[in-house]
Amino acid sequence: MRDSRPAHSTWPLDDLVRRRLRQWPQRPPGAPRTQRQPGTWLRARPGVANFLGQPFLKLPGSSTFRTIPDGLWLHFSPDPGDRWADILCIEACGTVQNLQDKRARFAPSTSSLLVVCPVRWMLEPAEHDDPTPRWHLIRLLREEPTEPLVLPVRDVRVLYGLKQRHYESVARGQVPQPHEYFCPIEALTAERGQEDPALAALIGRASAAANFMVPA
DNA sequence: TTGCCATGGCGCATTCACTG
DNA sequence: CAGTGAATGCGCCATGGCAA
Repeated sequence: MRDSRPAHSTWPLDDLVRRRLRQWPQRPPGAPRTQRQPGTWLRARPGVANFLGQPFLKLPGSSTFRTIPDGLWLHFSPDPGDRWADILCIEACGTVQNLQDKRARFAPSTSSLLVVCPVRWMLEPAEHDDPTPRWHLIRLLREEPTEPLVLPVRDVRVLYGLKQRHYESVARGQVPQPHEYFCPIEALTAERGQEDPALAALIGRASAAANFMVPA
């Protein structure tokens, strides 16, 4: 557990980001509330402290090459007969190499991306002050699960946090893919970053609901 | 000379599989 | 079932080429 390292040593960038993201709510800040996109939001990563038993991303037929984002929010469908999940990933990229690796992982593909929710994670409550287990909040499950919930990913959105120099470079010359969003890393490492209106606005646009007109 | 960028490769933490 | 080494995921360092 890297969280137990001595206080005098330097924290890796992504460690700091994960510590901040733990303070974020179950619903991503800025995620629109609309009847057209019903479902349940849950924060899958980072968890309380343990790495074990947290949701992750994988490809069908392979137990390797799984992806473990710094931040992962899941939006579950409400219909037990039509199971899927939308995902919002947050990746802190301290180097260009790291950014290239992450962009490749989330690039559009002809294969299906899956999200795996371990049983242990679904049996645990989402909040300290509410004993309701996650599987009960995920409305597409009618009974307590006894095996991992594997869902196809319907929609992918990724927010990359970049160091200032890299952020400027990307903003100046790169054309983001439709699922890609960028912010300076300070927006993620800041205390109470979940209350930043600019960040909430950006995440608000990282939603399928944001692509529809709101009639007056 | 200096700074930027692309490539190859390595270290660390964690998890898994195997052995006795 | 504990101990140990291999496997896996992730971050980013070291290096060299190139342009300002």
